[in-house]
Amino acid sequence: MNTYDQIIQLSLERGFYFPSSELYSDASAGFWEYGPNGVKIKNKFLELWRRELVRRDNMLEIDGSQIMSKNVFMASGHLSNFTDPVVKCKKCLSSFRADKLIQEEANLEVPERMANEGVNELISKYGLRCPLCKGEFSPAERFNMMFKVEIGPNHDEAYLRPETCQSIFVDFSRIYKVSRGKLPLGIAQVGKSFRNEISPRQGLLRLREFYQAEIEVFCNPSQLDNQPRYDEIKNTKLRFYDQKIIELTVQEAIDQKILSNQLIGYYLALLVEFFDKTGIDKNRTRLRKLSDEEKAFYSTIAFDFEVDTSIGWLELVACNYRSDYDLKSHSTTSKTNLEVMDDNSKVLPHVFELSLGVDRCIYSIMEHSYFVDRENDDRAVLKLKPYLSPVHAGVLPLLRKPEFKDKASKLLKNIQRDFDIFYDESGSIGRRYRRLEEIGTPFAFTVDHQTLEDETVTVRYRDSMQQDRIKMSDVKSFLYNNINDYSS
RNA sequence: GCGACGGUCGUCCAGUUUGGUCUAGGACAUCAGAUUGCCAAUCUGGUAACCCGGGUUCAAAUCCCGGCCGUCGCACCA
Repeated sequence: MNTYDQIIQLSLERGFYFPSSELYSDASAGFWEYGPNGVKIKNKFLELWRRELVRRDNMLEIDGSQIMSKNVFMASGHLSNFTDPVVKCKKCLSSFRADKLIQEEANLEVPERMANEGVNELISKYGLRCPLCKGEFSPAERFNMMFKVEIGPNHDEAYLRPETCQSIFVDFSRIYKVSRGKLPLGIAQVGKSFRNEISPRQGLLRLREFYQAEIEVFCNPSQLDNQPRYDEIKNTKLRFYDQKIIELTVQEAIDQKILSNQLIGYYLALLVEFFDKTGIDKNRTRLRKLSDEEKAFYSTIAFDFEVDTSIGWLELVACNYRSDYDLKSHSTTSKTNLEVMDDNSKVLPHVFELSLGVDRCIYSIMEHSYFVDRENDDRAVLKLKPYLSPVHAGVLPLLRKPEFKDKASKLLKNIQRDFDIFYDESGSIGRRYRRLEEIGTPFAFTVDHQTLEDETVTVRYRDSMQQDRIKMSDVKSFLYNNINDYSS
């Protein structure tokens, strides 16, 4: 069994995540739910993201609507760029992207957003037939990747957002004013986005409803090489991929023109330093510059932060320099001036974004943390960072006798409001340790015979399986010190 | 969306070829009890499943049709 299957199995067995609506047979693909352990690791991951990016750089966090008006997506370009013309073969029912089909079969450059009528014309003009069975095509239809919703009794047209960042752009002007912002300014948001994928696959890796944690950095395009606190990160090493991996400091990458300015370098460095603390193996990550064909329609410079997994390289974060694409088009569509004052001059800010796929990160962290200990009965251990572990510690009475249970529940009561603690008195002590380490619990406190004499407990460490004794009264500070240890 | 293959306790698998003995079996996990008392021990007992809908048949986990889901390939992937 490969690692991907092991993680799926662990997730199902231990309640990290599982398919949505699975009780019913009409449940469709691409929707998954986080169970109790999954929610805990997700929340802790997002707290780490806030710590290492949002708070570190004094960003502002908002929480926008998931349903947004049609005009938002007219302006953003999603209504025209997010729909593909599709034709179906009447005979074998295969469907094709019409623009690609015409391009290949008739050797014509066809714009993606060509109207259906244009597509139909070209198909009949060149007498195109199904490449698989030579059948005739039905008229072109649009496949829109956005979920359309209707609002109120008049069925007003609106959409579920396909990326969280549109509310950041739409809200930018107000946020900038009310928070007395200064460029460069990061605005962050965590939330659900929705895309009607044609064929979602592979659990958390390709979903129709998924979490994004996005950061939009608004900046003055004339100040990109005047980045505050640049010195903090100029020697941070980044791993670039172009045929092979090249490790360079931010400054070296700028000198070699791989990065075009300090601002991009600064935020890529923050991102990389953040991922260092997630437990994802740095040596299995890379920054890949996207070619013009791969880039999103709004992007002028694009890097993907990717991680190597058992099923190949996976894109975790899309880093796009969106220039003034969004603010300009929202400004035009809404007929509102979105310029702001910076250094006594009016400027329409440019945007650099770090768009992170939360669900993929959770999967990657689990996979990179999964460890089978060949020297100890092949025990399965999730070597999560203590601050990301769903359960911080176990509290275990060695024996199921009243005097042990009393001490244990006293300890539990003392710490369970500050930490995620699992109390377990069933089964042998070894079995209980194994259950805890399988979900990544870094510490276990065992109430044993000696506890009754001197009020100390055993601390057992997940990775080394070693044990120490500490005073019961010191357990809380032990946890504060060890759970909050972010030095990697 | 197309094609191939698959879907049975929480998990993994047997049973489907050749319909009946399947009142669906095992392993691991889980629960209760006994025993032990610091690393998945042992014993006893329990809970727990044929993806959904329709059809063929005296009889369907097994055969047929449709749907859903999964894996892989093609296509798609802001």
